Amino acid sequence: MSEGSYSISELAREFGITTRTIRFYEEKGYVHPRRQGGQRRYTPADRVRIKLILRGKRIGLSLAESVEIIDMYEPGASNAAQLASLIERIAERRARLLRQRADLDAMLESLDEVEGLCRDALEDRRAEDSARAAATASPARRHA
Amino acid sequence: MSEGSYSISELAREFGITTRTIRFYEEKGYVHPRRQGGQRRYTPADRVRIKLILRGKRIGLSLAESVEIIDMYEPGASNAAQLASLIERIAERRARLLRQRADLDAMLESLDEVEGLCRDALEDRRAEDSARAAATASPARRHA
DNA sequence: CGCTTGCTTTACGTTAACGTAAACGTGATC
DNA sequence: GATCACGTTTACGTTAACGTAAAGCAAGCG
Repeated sequence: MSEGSYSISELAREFGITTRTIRFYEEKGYVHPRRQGGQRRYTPADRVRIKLILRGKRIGLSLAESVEIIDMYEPGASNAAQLASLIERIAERRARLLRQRADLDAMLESLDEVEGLCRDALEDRRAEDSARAAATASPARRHA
Repeated sequence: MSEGSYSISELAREFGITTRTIRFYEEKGYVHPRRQGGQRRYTPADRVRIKLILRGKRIGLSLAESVEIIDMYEPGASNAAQLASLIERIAERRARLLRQRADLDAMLESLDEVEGLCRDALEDRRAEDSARAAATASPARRHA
C-alpha cells in the first residue's frame, strides 16, 4: 500500500468484488489507473469512482448510467448551453430516481403488510394450539 | 376485451412493453394466463402480477426476485415454522430495500449538489457577460 | 376470394456484466 | 532454485432478459 494509492486486490477486498470486475471496468473505460511497472495503481479518486459505480449498481443502474451520473460531478462544461443541458439531464435523472424511490417505498409498505399478516396468522396458530392443549388436558369445556 | 379479462396486446400497450416480454414471463413461469381457443386471456390478478413485476424491475430487482417477493403476498404457509421463516425472509428483503433507499437518497443529494454548482456557474457566466457588455458599451469604468 | 389484423409456436441472436481458465512475469522466501 | 503470492494479458464461457425473424392459424371485411 504505497501511501495514498491502492493495488487492485486491495480494492477488490475492500469492496467485496473480484479483480476481474475492476479490470472489466477499466476495459470498458470506466476507470483509468496508472501503471507502475506493469501493475495497476489506483488513486483515492479512482477508489471513490469505483465506490460510486457500485452504489449505482445497488440501486439498479447499469454501469454506463452510473458513470454518466458520476461524470456530472466534474462539469468542466464551460459554456452556458452545456451547463443548461446538464441541468436538464440532472432533472431527468432526479425524476427517475424519485419514481424509483416511490416504487421502493411501495414495496416496503407491502412487505410490512405481509409481515403483519404473518404475525397475525402466527397468533391465531398459537391461540389454537393452546386451546387444543387445554382441551387435551381436560376435554370437558370448550369456550364456555 | 372480454369484460374483466385482457388480451396480451392490451396489457402490452398498457404497460409499455412488448408481447414478447409477457410471453417470456409466462415461459419462465412467472405468470399463467388461461387459454381461450389457443389465445391467452389474462385475469385482473394476472395483470396486477405483471404490474408488480415491472415495479420490481424499476427498482433493480431481477424477475425472480420480484416474483419471490410477490409470492409472499399469498402466504398459504400453514405451519408456524414456515411463517417464521417467511418473516425472516421479509426482514432480509426489507434490510436490503432500506440500504437501497439510502443509496438512492445519497445519489439524489449528489444530484442536487451538482445542480447547485451548475446554477452558480451559470450565474457567474451571466455576471461576466453583462460586465463585458457594459465594458464594450462604455469601456471606461470597471467595478469602481 | 384474397387481404389484413391479431394471435400462435419455434428458434436463433443479442447485450451487459462479469466468470473462468490458460499461460506467463515478478519479487520474496524457504 | 523451486515455490508462493501477486500481478499481467488473452480469450472463450455464462446468465438474464428479452429482440427478431420465420411460418402458420383464425376471424373479419370489402
